[in-house]
This record gives sequence, C-alpha cells and structure tokens, in this order.
Amino acid sequence: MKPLQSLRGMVDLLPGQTPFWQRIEATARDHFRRAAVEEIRTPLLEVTELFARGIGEATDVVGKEMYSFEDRGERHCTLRPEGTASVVRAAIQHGLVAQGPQRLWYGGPMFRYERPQAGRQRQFHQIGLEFLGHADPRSDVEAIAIAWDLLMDLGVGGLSLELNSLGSADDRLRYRADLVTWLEAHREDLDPDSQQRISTNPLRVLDSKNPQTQALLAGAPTLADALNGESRERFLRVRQGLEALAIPFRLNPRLVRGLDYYGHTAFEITSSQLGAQATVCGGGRYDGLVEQLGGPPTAAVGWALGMERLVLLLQAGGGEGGSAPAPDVYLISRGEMAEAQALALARGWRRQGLVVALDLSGSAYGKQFKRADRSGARWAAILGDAETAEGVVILRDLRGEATEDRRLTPDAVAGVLGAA
RNA sequence: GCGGGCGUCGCCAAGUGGUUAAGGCAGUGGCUUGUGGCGCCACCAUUCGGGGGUUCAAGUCCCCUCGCUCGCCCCA
Repeated sequence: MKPLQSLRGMVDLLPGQTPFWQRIEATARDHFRRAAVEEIRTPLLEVTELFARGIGEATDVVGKEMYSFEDRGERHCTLRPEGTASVVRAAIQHGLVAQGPQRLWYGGPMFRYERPQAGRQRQFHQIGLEFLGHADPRSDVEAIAIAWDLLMDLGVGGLSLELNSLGSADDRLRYRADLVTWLEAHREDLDPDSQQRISTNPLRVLDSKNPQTQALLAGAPTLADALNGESRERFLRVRQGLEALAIPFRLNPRLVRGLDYYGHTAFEITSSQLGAQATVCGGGRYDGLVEQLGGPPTAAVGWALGMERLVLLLQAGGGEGGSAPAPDVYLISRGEMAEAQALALARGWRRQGLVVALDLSGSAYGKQFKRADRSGARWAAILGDAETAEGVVILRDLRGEATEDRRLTPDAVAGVLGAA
C-alpha cells in the first residue's frame, strides 16, 4: 500500500529544524516578557464571519484563500488565516479592552489556501504583537522597535524596514478617488492585473511588480500628498520616534498593506534573501477594527512575523541552532542485571540534571560504543553484570586520548562530569 | 487559479532505447579491539512517483495523472 503523505502545503518540521524554531520562540518570549507584553491564545477555528468582517470581504485572503467548512452543527467555520481578528474578538468578548490598554502577543499556526512556494505554506506560523487601546504615535514606534530588536537579537542581517502612512479613512477615501480617475486615464498602459485592480482594490496597483506599471506610477498622485495635516503630523512623530531610537527605515510611499483594517502607519521588514516572499514581518495601525468587530472605538497597532521566513533567514545565515544537543553521558549496559539497573541509573542522573542517553538495544558492547560515539556524548558509562554486582559503573572519556577508565559509584558520576 | 522546472533506495547521486539499474552517506549483520572512534567483509531499488502508449526492446520517447519546486497573484 502506498504510504500516506501530508497535505499539500502542510509541512513537517523534523528534529534537525526544530531547534531553530525553539530559538526563535524562546527569544521572542524573552523580548515580550521584558517589554511587559502578555501572551494570549485563541482558537485556531473561528466563525467565518469574523474574518470576513475583520479582514475585509474584498481581500484575497477572505475571497479565495480561506480554509472554510461547515461543522456538524452547520456553523460556518474557518481556520484562522491571521491572528489579529481573533485577538480582537477575544479582547472584546472578555471585556479586555474595557479594562484599559492591552499589550498582547500570540503565536501559532495560520492557514491560507494558496499555492505553496518559497517562504509560503498553507499552514504557516506567525508570532504577532497587538497593542489595543494605544493611540499615541509612540506606541507605533514601540511596536516596531520590539520587532526590530527581536530580529536583531536573533542575528538576522540584511533587513530593511519600510515605512509608510496610509492616512486616515477619509484621507484614503479621497486619495482612492483621485487615484482611480488617474488610473482610468492611463488604463491602456497598465498591465492586465493592475487594470483589474482599478475596480477591486486600486491602492494595490501601487504595489505592482510590473516594471512598466511601476515606471508609469511615477506620475500618479501620491498618498503622501493626500494626507491631511493631522495625519502628516502623526506620521512625522512616528518617524522622529524611530530616528530617536536609531532604528533605520526607508520611506516607501508605495507600501500598501493588503488587509482592509490598516490605516496610518504601515510597515514591513523585508529581506532580499527570501526570494519572492520577502516580507518577514508586517504590520501597522488598525484603529477601526475593534469597533468594526462590535467593540468600543479603540486605537490599535500590531504586527505579525512569519516564522518560516525567519527560519529560512537563520539557516541562510549559517546560524546555529540546527543541531540536536549532545547528551552528557551515553549509558551502555549489557547483561540481564545491568540492563535492568541501567534504567534506574539513567533516571537518577537525569534527576540530577544530566542529559542521559540510554542504549536500549541490548546489542554487543562494540555496537553500543559505536552509537555512543555517534551520539556526540563526551562520556560513556558502562554497566555490565560485574559492575552491577559491585555497585559501580565504569566511566570512560570518549574524547580523551589516553585517559583511563574510572570505576565510580553511580552517585559520584554527576560530580565527575560537572568537574570535567 | 495561471505559468516554468523537476520526480532513480531514508538522504545525495550516476544513468540520455539494448544483457543482471553505478557509487557515496545513513542503516543492518559480522571480523578486529575488555569492549568505541579507523579499517575490512556482507546485506540494503525484480525496480526507476503512478497509469496508459510507441518499440523486437524504455528509467531513458509520447500522453495522462499525482507530487515537489520556483514564479505570478497574494501575503507573514
């Protein structure tokens, strides 16, 4: 019979890679802890309407990328395609936003039904930050700084922070009208995709990867010019805040985020080493979302970081973290008494904090030593029936040249290893 | 959803129409050694993702299908 395979776009993370993931998770946790950001965990499955209302009916994510189905109770369910909507829903549902500003983070799998490619899977993982109830431009700056510092701490180089302001809802509405008239006037010169987007999502035309369209866009009205005084002032303060923290950024007036809820500050952290899917972290301000989902008017900023892409960067950078930790001792046993005793010995040493690998093969000494070597352990502990009867264990330094074996009581082993 | 590339043992990888499908790594068994790292011997794809077809003959050509991969779209 043919072996079963994982579903397309659903990948297994094998032991060789999980250390990278653990490192990212541990580092993120630590940064959040020090920034007084609390963790929130929400279900992977939500009612479809949450995303439809939150992310926007017209977005691709909602329109064609959701894993949706009906459960046995005929409820319309969707595997979360992103984290923000769920976090906001939970914050409203449990009255968190009413209790004052919230600083939250989350992590876990997200699902989007797309064609897999480099840095893009159907089940992928994000770590995200959400500040709810924070309107001050300084909160934008702090949110970005946390992401930036986290990435820097992980040793990811070659990153660039791109920044833009999408202005207020009014700004965008006005700009959108201007842009559409301009695009209509130049319709003939646009690539087919962009022509299509004039009606569906005109702002996204700015983002087009088509070089000709990009060149043409030089003459288009800009979003920056459409911002009102208040929006401009706000954006200025965000930029000043980043400058004050010496976080380098590049203004990108073409940066438009794909989810409907973004306004004012929008940013992406990208890498040139990632292929087509260059964004490692993306986010921005979403002041209208909480209200849109039935909560009180609440200002908010946040971002999400793509774990897979980050792992790719870590690996490309030849970073550490990809190898399994070697055991401190590899315990070899042979003989009926010894084999039974070995289990207890291993347990005792583990209680003392040692990393103990136990050979359960029952094969010849030679084989067991071979495996001991390959395990990378520095020490081998040997236990035969003779040793068991005497209440000792032989300790051998597998890396020492002419070091002699030592006969020790099991209790002495941890001490010797600690000293060596 | 649309394009391009690819698909030989767990991993890497020869092979480009003609008797029995190289090799390396890993794995397994054994030899040597009061015990391991080196070395040596043996085993490890009746089969080339799957299904059709062409041919005297196909892993090698054609078609379909599945999968992987890169890109578009979109996004983290």
